[in-house]
Amino acid sequence: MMAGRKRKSLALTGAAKPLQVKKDHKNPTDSKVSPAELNKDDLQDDLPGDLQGDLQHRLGEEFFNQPCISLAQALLGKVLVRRCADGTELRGRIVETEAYLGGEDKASHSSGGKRTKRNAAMFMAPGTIYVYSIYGIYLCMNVSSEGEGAAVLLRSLEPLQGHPVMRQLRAAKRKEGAQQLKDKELCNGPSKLCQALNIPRCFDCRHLASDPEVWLESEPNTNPPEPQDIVSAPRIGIESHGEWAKKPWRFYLRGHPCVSVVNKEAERQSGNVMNNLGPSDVQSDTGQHKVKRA
DNA sequence: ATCGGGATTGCCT
DNA sequence: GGCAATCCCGATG
Repeated sequence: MMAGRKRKSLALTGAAKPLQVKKDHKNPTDSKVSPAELNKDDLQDDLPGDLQGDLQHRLGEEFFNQPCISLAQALLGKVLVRRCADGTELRGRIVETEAYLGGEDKASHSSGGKRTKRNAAMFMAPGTIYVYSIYGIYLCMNVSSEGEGAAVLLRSLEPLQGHPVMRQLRAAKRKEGAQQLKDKELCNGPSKLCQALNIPRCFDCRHLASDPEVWLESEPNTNPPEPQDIVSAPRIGIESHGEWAKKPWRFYLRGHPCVSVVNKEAERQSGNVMNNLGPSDVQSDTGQHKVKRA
């Protein structure tokens, strides 16, 4: 199956390696793109033929059917693809996630098994998209996992394809005349990535394994990140939830420039992601168990 | 019917 | 690093 395929380590996971796309991938220099050029620039025929063929690697239902924390880590390095109405495809590599369990996880929208119209997608089949609005003005995108009410929040992407469109979408709601966003600023936050990839609220409850407009891919010839390349840190923006705010269930690629918030303390403590996760965290995260702390 | 807060962001000092 | 923006959802009466 894999025989004959040259395996290549994941680009960009090393701290020393800055934003750098595949060598044979034309990285559009989009610093001065006029609106008229946008469509032409972002059609997928911009990609070399071989790469274009290789990118047909949609992840199926089975990928999503794993425990929440496990899925949160497995999503790192995977590519989120958004096919727009005009055929333009936007791509971004996932570099930061957070696991939100059901049940006991007080920070989760599904805490205590609470099920509402808003969070219904969290209880649907693994791979279902959960989009919710926050602060009245922003959206966040999650992927449901195995486990009652559990889902993974996508926090940051490394833009791979469609930079000009992403920049246009992101600039639309920013102050006129503001400095142009750098590539690494296009998708480095949960609501930023929804803007940049044009993920609307109506994508809520759709499924990543079957939707024609949005899906996930594995990068061909690319290994998943090594455990030591994954940092685990407390989740962001949930300070009010006491003990549960301390759970190290945010995961990101060490040294990656597109991570939204770097946690140096967590990076010191965890040379390896497993150091931070208690055994019970790793084995079972359905929220049914008691998490023991040393 | 009303009220309070939020898994964030961008601009300001 | 602080804080306003902004509105929908869910809880309560």
